[in-house]
Amino acid sequence: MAFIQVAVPVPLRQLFTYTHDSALEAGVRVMVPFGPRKLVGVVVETLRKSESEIDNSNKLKAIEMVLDHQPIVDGVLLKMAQWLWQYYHHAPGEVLHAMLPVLLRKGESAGPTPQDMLMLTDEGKKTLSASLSRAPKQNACFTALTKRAMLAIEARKQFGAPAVKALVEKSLAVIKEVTPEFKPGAWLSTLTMAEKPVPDTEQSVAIAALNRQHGNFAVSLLEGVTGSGKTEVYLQAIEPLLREGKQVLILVPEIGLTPQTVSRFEKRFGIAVGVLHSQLSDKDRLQVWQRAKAGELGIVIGTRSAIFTPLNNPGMLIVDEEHDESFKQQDGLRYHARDLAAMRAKQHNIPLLLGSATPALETLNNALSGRYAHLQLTKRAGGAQSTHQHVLDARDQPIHYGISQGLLTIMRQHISAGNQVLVFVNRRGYAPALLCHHCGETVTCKRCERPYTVHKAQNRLQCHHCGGMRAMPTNCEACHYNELVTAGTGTEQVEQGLASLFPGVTQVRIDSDTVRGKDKLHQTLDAINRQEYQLLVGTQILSKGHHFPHVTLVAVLDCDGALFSADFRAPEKLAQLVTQLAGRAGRASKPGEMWLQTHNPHHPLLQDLVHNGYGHFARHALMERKAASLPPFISQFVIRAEATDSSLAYRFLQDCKQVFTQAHAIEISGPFPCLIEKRQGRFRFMLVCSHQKRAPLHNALRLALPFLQALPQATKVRWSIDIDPTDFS
DNA sequence: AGCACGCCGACT
DNA sequence: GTCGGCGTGCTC
Repeated sequence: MAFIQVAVPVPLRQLFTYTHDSALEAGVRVMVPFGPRKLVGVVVETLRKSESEIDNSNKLKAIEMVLDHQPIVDGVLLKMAQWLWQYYHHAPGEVLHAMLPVLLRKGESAGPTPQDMLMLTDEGKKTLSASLSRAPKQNACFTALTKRAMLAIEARKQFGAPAVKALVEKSLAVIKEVTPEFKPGAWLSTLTMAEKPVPDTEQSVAIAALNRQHGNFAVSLLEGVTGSGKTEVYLQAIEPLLREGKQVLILVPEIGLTPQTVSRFEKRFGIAVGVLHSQLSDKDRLQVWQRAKAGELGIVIGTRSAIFTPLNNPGMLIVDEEHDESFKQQDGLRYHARDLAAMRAKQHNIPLLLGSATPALETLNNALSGRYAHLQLTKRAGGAQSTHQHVLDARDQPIHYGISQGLLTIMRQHISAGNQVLVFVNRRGYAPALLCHHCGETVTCKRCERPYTVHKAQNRLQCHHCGGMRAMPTNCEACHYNELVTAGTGTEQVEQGLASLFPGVTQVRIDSDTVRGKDKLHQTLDAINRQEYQLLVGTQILSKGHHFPHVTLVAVLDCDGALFSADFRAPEKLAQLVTQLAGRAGRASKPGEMWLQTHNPHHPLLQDLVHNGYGHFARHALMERKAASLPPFISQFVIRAEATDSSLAYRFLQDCKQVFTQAHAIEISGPFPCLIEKRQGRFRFMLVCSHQKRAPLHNALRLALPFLQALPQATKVRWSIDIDPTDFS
């Protein structure tokens, strides 16, 4: 009789012990009885203990079924799982659940799934293609099949369904279900090296440094200004690894995953690239997972959760645009894929490469302190000039639709020169508030107690916190006066304003309201680069991944919000956004300029950013963080609590604070309301806990957790722990 | 998280 | 008399 520790998918911070007649390998899935239900769990270890050493061993249940012959979670991934549930103080079962493709969570077979293959029949093999000379599509398909069998869906896509059907009806071909065999290193047979550009001096230095790291754990920050050729460094750094049959996993931000990025890798190496993103079907996701695990894919590119992709023979991990916020999961298991990548690279004993034009302060600090290798690319390829940045003083100027007179003059110059102008607004909708001209009362969402955003095109109000909609009111709810006016400016209003300020100039708005879905976004961006529009208005979306070679002016309408935010990371985020935007405009022959409109033109952060660039700004910001004892110089975690009854959530956090102050010497501030105080009818509070050193902080939390769980409100309040928080909303 | 058990209100 | 509301408690 063996005792097996199983991670069961429930939000409980513990493993469950089951019995089985023999030992089981860690990483194997099992079906177990759990209360009245049956759940799919993952074996974590077989205890090397006898019956007498286990308390109440008579009460243990037996494993119902073993689902895998081979472990589906390998040693390194299991180590990652353990690290995750310890570091993020999360339930083991939920961690392993989050790491697996949906179909495997449900208990589906992990082996390759049979697929419809189109192949020639014996009769077909004897037939000459000449007999099909009057049916070119069928002929082409037939010729392809003489070389090798094809996936039926592939054949239909390539030659058309009727051609395939005809061949089958003529008994020349047949469709059979075949279970594919994955071969490790299968891609080596098609691996080719397309012609590559000669790297400049800085790129060569970086590539050489990365080549020396092969086969060892090392983290490098590749700090390269936009257009300096970071991707080329990735390509040349992984080339020798691919030749050796090693796999490379590349993480990219949520919106940054463009078909162009993928095809650049495919074209260079002539191999299929596994792609993982949020809108993939469960079946496709499992397929990529299986092929990567079997070692059939040389390159896997994906967003945050791709860090969990199993690899047969890993050679390097890359995190592109490592500063991007989408690498941190913001609900459930709140892991940071960049930190997890470092952990994984260490386990595999392979290098990790972090690339960004605007590195996160955490990463930059590690590079400056020597923990990470620091590789820099300071020159734009082809000697292109970087966009010149200026501060625009909007004080005492007339402002039309959020645009000051001075900015308008600059815009006119660029427009009449026939160039494109990009106007960045960080708010979608028409206006961030609607208020009464008589009594000043704002129209607010009852559930969130926040002003509604005005969406004029739909003639509706939308709450940007809960998504709630309502019709546009005509009268003030407080005084019934019938003159309601908008306050502030959103993309919709800027778009409308620009239409009247620049009549006849073609214009397009890019925000999550106008570009629903990836395809629409890519179509719009292509149209922009074909110069179908001269004026572009949009939000954050514009700062990710795309280049606008015809844009010569970037106007940022409101910087003031970020300068005085309660979130200490707001200036860093603004600086990254502005720098990314600046890097996307202009080209070698037409350098661009950027104007930051503000009512605080002398603000030191803005001045530093504009005159000395992100690199200088970030180094200075790090010094300020150190002086103020803020991350990354201290360690933090946040306990968040929300409830419909505000006092319940507040009291829970007060009691949490008590637990800590009684037993542990960590610094606690709060409870205070979250930056978004109320969301979906729930009041939200947080407790910020910090300490100079990570270990004592985590220790305190580990010891306190059982007491927190036992607090009277713990079952009535929705609460969660956020380790190394990046967002205080 | 589920799911069962349990103890009080408006219905055939 | 019962259907069903969701509070409380447990899950190897």
